[in-house]
Amino acid sequence: MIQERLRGLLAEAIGELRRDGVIPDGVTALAELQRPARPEHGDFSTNVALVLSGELQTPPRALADRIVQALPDADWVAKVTVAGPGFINFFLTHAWLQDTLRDIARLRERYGRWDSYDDVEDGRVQVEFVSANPTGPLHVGAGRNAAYGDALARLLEAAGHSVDREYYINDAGRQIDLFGRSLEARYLQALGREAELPADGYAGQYLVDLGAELAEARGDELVGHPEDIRAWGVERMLEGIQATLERFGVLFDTWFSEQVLHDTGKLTEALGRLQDAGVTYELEGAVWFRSTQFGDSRDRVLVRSDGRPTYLMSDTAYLIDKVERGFDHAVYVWGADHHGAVASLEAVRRALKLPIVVEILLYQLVNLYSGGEVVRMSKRTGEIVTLDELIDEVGADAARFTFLLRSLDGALDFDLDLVKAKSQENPVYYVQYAYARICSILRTGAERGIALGPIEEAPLAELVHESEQALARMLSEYPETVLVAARLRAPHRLTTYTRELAALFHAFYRDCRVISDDPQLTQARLWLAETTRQVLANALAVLGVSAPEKM
RNA sequence: GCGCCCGUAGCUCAGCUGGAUAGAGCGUCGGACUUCUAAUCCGAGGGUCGGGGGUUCGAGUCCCUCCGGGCGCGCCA
Repeated sequence: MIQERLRGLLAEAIGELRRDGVIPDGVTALAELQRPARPEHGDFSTNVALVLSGELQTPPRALADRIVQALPDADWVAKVTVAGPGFINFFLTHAWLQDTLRDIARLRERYGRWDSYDDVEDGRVQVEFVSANPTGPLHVGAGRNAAYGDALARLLEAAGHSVDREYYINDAGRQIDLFGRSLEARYLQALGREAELPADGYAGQYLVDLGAELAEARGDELVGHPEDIRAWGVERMLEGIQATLERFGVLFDTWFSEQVLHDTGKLTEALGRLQDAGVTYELEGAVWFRSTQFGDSRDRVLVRSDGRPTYLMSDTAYLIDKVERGFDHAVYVWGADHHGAVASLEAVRRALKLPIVVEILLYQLVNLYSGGEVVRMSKRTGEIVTLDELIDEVGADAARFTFLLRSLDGALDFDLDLVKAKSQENPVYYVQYAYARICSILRTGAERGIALGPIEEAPLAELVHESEQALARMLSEYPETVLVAARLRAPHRLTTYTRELAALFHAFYRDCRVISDDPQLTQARLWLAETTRQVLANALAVLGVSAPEKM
């Protein structure tokens, strides 16, 4: 890549200054390359002189001048200037942008993927996300988790990591119990018998329907078998969740049952390890974890005084299991309301010295608006807007794109009326429209007998218009955008990228007629359009949003 | 009280490990389809980056402090 060649030039210049004694040994010079925001600042710039001047007590501009003088000649560098406080700006010949287009044409869907690099520091990464309790259908809030977790998994893969997607099923404990008893009541009611929903039970309509369905399917044969009723209900809920996620474009490698951890003695085993480590104690009949010793704000209960394990106990066994399955890096996608549990899980990892990186990503909650009012959702009261309903209303693409528009750190306002009524104005259509427009141009070309020839024969040097240059430049930034987005765990950076790329294409379309009387120029512009199409397709694939050829 | 997140244009938000003159969409006003998709484009207007202090050649970005908002602080999950 061009950046590597520029770094090479800089390294040579710095080396020469070292030999001359201008830069003493022991002073490191990190040649940091940037893409200047303004064209008058060149194609690339470096602040190396500014950074060095602080250590050397030399005026930065003078130092920059010395570095520039020491730079070896290169025919692909048109001009080097020193500007501002001491930036060194590189102006390159247009050849490197032509190389970018040829790279894209050659690599196609692999452009911007770093799979081929072996120096993956994170080893096997597991991304665990959604993991909503199977006590009801997924609601809109889970949509943010699903869209984010899935896009993150795709992004990490694009950045070269080996990724497993996992859904942790909370099919043990009090909530599932309550769910089972609620379903039992609805089931009995459906059979015409006297039954009352437990206090705090799940009141949603979906359970009424489920009870009726059970009565229909099995008659009264499950009466008096609450365990079977619960198991049947959980199974049905999971089927529904899985179907919803599939519509949403989200597929998991593993569905991991908490109950299995209980049944196979993993919790007892985990407790034993903590006890062996000497980090537990008993108090008032409960077993506590001395997590304050490992950075937590207070100690936590592992086993209640009635003998039942806490969620932390399960999470500990689960984390150990992740290590045993060979993961080096465990990513958790949690709602911000769980942030209190972050420190205790990290404390577990430290107490047991588990050889795994625990990375917990918290997303701020989704506020759903309807009719200008916040919609309060609660599974127990049954007041929910389901993810399925959202997909019905706006489609999976618009929903995913909307969830991936913003950084995880901010609360997300999802205005149903706005997205329903004005779905044309959703930014996803802006990007998809650019894609469809390119496809249309390529179709028109083909219809007129102007097919895309070999890129080697296209006179890419004729792409000199400002809009063409800006577009090609943006295409060249795609691979590093993927890396930065992956490193920051920020798929929304890719979303932003697609919007900017689409905008630059629309500007190019305005300024430059692709199919014209000039067959040579037409070939060059067709290739610029085609490579833009390819990069849009690649980026949308990482976001899990479709790229339609017609709109 | 303690912890995490947020505060950038009228609204919703981008802004990479600190870089050069802080950006976009929506909304407002005014324009552009006989020609490759007008779900598009062009122009105008709009800012004490919550306030204050500090570090730095350089701060929306880092540190301290205050103000405002959201979430959490159970032998609930």
